[in-house]
Amino acid sequence: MSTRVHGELELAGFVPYRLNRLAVGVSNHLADIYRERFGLDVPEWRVMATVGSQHGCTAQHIAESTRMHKTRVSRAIAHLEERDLIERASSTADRRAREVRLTKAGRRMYTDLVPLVLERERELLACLGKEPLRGFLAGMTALETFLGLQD
Amino acid sequence: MSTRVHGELELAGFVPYRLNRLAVGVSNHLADIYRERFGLDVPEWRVMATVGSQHGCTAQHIAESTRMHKTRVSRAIAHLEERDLIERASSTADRRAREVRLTKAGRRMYTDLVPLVLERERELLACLGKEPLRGFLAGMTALETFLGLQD
DNA sequence: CACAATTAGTTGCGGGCGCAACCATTTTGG
DNA sequence: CCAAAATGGTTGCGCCCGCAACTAATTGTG
Repeated sequence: MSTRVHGELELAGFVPYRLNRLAVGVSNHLADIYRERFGLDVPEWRVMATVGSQHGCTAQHIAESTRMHKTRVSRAIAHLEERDLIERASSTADRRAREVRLTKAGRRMYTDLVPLVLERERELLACLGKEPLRGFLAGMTALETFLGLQD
Repeated sequence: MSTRVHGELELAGFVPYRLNRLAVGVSNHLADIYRERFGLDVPEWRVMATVGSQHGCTAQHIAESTRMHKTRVSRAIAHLEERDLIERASSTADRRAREVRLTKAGRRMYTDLVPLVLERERELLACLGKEPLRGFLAGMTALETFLGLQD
């Protein structure tokens, strides 16, 4: 571990900075797939992932489970609807909410996309050994808990 | 580790997503200090940290060592100069570049700020045990290497 | 039952960011 | 030695984001 002189800071070894850089790096690594090949940006990808793994969900639900701001979700949904990847039905008992669903084309994209993305994740994590991976994930979980980010 | 059904994805357990959320969380945790108490945003904080730990450096150098886009650096420097926290001298042999330095006030902020930030980092990492911390950092390093983010 | 408070979702606005283009200077190489 | 390429840095532009304000529908309360 890096030694650190009191009162001096070197950004390169500073964990919050490294963590941010790493998250950006991993995100870009993934974006190669969903952006270049499917024309999705991050919010759109997250909406696709969320809608695809459930049957009918509301924008509200998407916002909660992705932790994105509701306006970001609203705009992502609008884009995806324009591209006919998802559709909305103002069906339920609550006539404020609108049920969001994948269209045929959206479902097709989802089933093409998800395995590629999961493979990328697997391939990324493979650069850690099995045991170190466990340690790394445990660390992430502990930090998440400490910061109150759980589930 | 979470079991994962082939072809299905749950965002909450997806490492790239978790990593991004964690980085944002950690960043906000720190921002409490440098934003609320010192009125700095992320790019400004990074510039302060970089300039403060070296004696005279160029915008180019800051951009490289923080991995920020040069326009982002340029604008952060402009803001900090307006607030008289840093100053620029178009000194060196190369008359395109300008040497960036902390002013008296900037130096004062730096020496107040850095210990607080380092303390926050220490306090954050303390929620991992000593051994798990080592594992977590090793994991980060491995991922950085894999993605070519080194130093 | 009516009226206030809440909730789902959208939109105008201001701010920050990256891209590309630009200016000024320095380096390269013919 | 000069023209072309490269480099440090700034700026105009368009895009995305979050905040706050808004509409519409629902729930709670007297």
